[in-house]
Amino acid sequence: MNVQFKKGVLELCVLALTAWEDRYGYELAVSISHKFEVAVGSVYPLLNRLTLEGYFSTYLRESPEGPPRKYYKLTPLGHTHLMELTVEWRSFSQAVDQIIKEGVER
Amino acid sequence: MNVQFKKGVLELCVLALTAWEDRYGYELAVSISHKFEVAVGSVYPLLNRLTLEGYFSTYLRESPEGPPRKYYKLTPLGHTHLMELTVEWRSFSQAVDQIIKEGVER
DNA sequence: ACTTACTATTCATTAATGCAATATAGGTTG
DNA sequence: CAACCTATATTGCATTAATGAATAGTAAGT
Repeated sequence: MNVQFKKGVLELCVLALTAWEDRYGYELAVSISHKFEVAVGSVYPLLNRLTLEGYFSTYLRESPEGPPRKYYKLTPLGHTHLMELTVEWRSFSQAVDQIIKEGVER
Repeated sequence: MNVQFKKGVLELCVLALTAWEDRYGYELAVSISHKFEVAVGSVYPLLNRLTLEGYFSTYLRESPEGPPRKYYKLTPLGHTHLMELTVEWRSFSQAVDQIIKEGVER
């Protein structure tokens, strides 16, 4: 899988996955890597950045089988940001599909 | 438009647009920027890299209204690369759409 | 002459990811 | 008991791509 494609989209993915329930970092990394390859070392710095930017608040809970889990909860600002990113992603990916169609499938 | 979304995708776009006809750099930059914002300063270095990597051959032609144009012609290797990138893009963008659906639209 | 549109090049800056190393807790196996 | 594996979080370094600005040259219009 092309490494570059993921830039910026990983952000959209973690925001989307926390829209309805709080999640912890490792869980997010595993969830996403079911769809496309992603390293845990890519997810944590991202979560920290998004928290610093005010899109997440966090809290700790014990895990039944390991160190305590750090849960990420979307803030109202985070919700807004998620919606904006989703809209941008849709229009961007449609533009790319169109270029492929015009170029490749003619 | 989110800058990060474009990473790697610009490469796919210029390859796709040269699949059926040779194009010159400025033309590519303008074509793509009809769909989403892109700086000419992003396109030329990209074209040079792709040429170095063997995906393009180039030739010059006079322009009816300006300096000579440098045309980019897809090599067989370039065609192969385009097909691979297209497949990767489709599976990637579908994966992202699915994550959005699971997360946001539940 | 001056400006604007067309076309190509180059460089410093910014920003995100991958990978590897580190750490800690709990369970499993030799 | 020691070694090891899984779950979980953190951090630093190398890699890589897009941007914006500066540079430059041609042709056409005022």
